[in-house]
Amino acid sequence: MKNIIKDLIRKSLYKINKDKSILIENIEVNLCKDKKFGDFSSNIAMKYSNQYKTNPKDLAKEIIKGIEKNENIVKVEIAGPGFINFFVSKGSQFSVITQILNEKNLFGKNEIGANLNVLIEFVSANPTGPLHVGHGRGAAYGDCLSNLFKESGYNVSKEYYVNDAGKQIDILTLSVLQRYHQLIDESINLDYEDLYKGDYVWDIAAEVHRNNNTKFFIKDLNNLYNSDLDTYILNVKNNLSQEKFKKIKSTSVDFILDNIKKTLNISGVDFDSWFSESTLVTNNDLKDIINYLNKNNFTYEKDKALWFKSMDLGDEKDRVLVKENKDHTYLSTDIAYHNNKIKRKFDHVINIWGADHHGYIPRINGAFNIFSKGKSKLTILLVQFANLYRGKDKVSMSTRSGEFVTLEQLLKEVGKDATRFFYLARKADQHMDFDIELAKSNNSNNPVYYVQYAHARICSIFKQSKENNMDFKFNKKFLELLAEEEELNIVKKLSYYPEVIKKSALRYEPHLLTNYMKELAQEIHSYYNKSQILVEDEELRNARLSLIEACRYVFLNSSKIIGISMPEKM
RNA sequence: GCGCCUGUAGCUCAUUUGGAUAGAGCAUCGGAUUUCUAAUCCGAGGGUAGUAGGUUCGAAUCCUACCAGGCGCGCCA
Repeated sequence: MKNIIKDLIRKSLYKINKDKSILIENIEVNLCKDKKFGDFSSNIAMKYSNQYKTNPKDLAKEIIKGIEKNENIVKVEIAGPGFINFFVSKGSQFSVITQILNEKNLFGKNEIGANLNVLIEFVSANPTGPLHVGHGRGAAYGDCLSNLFKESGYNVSKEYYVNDAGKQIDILTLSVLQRYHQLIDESINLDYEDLYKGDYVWDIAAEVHRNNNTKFFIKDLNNLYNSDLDTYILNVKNNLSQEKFKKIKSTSVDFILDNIKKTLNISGVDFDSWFSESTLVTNNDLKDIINYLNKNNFTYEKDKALWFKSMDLGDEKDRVLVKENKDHTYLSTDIAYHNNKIKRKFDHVINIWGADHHGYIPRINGAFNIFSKGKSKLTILLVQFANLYRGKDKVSMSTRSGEFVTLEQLLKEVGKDATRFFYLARKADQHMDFDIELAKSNNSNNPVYYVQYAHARICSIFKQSKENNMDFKFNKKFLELLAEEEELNIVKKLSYYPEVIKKSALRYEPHLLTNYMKELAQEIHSYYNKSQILVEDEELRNARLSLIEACRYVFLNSSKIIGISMPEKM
């Protein structure tokens, strides 16, 4: 309908002045909030009155004069400072019900991403501990975005980048070794700063011990200690042997990854691929990009380290790729990783990061452009951390100290549906406060129940209709009988649905969809309280059933995208 | 100090990328079930959109300055 109106305006404008014709993309038509302004309105006259050297109202009059007759449009009028308001015929409004009942699960799909491959990388938490509530937000966001892209026709691959190389993992390994030693000999006291202290470290140590007994025991572990962590790690590696250290390392990483996968599974998030950082080192991808950068003058040596000239690419300073001790930095493998993404020929590469990584964007963007040469587009989306509260007390979150609420705990306390909906109900780049007490103590406060209840009510009506031999029969002609204000509101809302999907996908904003669901639910609850659906009049009854059946499909389709269940009974 | 993000009702957030009278939920107060589920509905109160300027037909939205908060500024990841 919107497009029909846009086209009518375009044609009218063309009549007025052929030379200055305006592209259809520049014509805005919006749904009206207030029905006294009609169904759709356009601001075109106000926007372009300057260009046409006239005032908005006169231009609006001219445009209206030139608008062709159309069976769907009942009335066109000027209002306010120059809005052109369109009143649409009932029949054309109700056609969306027929459309939904025909398309069913396909209603809302669009093709803006047809033939485009998109890679969306998210969560990618270091395998040094369980996922916490911050990761949960990124997980829900990335997963929902993927669904929105799929609904919009893209080929989507979801990937988790596993940082299984580097210093943090060595520190984890060391932490496990310490606990392992303490398990064997309680008199050993090895509580050093900078090591991971969560209970899960004990669990890993116990598993190592169960499977290997004292195989990894170092008698004088205490003597290997050095306040410089790198030295300490090196000492342990040399004493234990590189191979044994690696064994503990992979056991630890596997243990934690299993736990992460389990938690994601509970969240309803699954990945198409798990990309291991260490493979970039073993398969020469890392060497290749460093050679390439060297050859093409993107690097230099200083203080025995190799530097990346990221300043030339918009970063605030240059960054180290290879450290003085010849270890590679996280950045260097990350560049190799992004080059790998480009080699896999994705049209669009999307990264979802925690907002604390925002300073990292310029250097990755710069590197990405070097390798993609315009063939692939990179978008980095930031997710703000969720501040967790227990009542009024802010819960401090530190992976190191082990004092944090895990995502698994949150899911257990609040439930998958509520957790996902809550995470997605606000803009990703907005800070959010999550009060566990509130979420726990009063479930009805949670909007997800409100939406689910609306759906359950619809299902209940259909159940009732069958029990009373009032089986639903669809007939397009009956729709004309819908005349209640609530019915018209709902129909309008339904026609807006495909646009919400498009908009949420293009703007990376799933909260638009959760908002929409809340609004539709609200319309339905109002309607339900005001009007009886299962009335004696068979035609009116079926018209009303058609309407709520259409709503039911929209709830089903949208809940699938958000990743929550839609129970038929509550 | 520099950079990025944010500031909307007592609280948590929206506001369809610049539109018409800034809206919901929670909380407070008052109403609604002999009728499809009261996890619901209807109504009331509650606002200098951080502050001050600017841009234009029109600003919560864009620009500038200031104020407040968050994050970042490693040869950590």
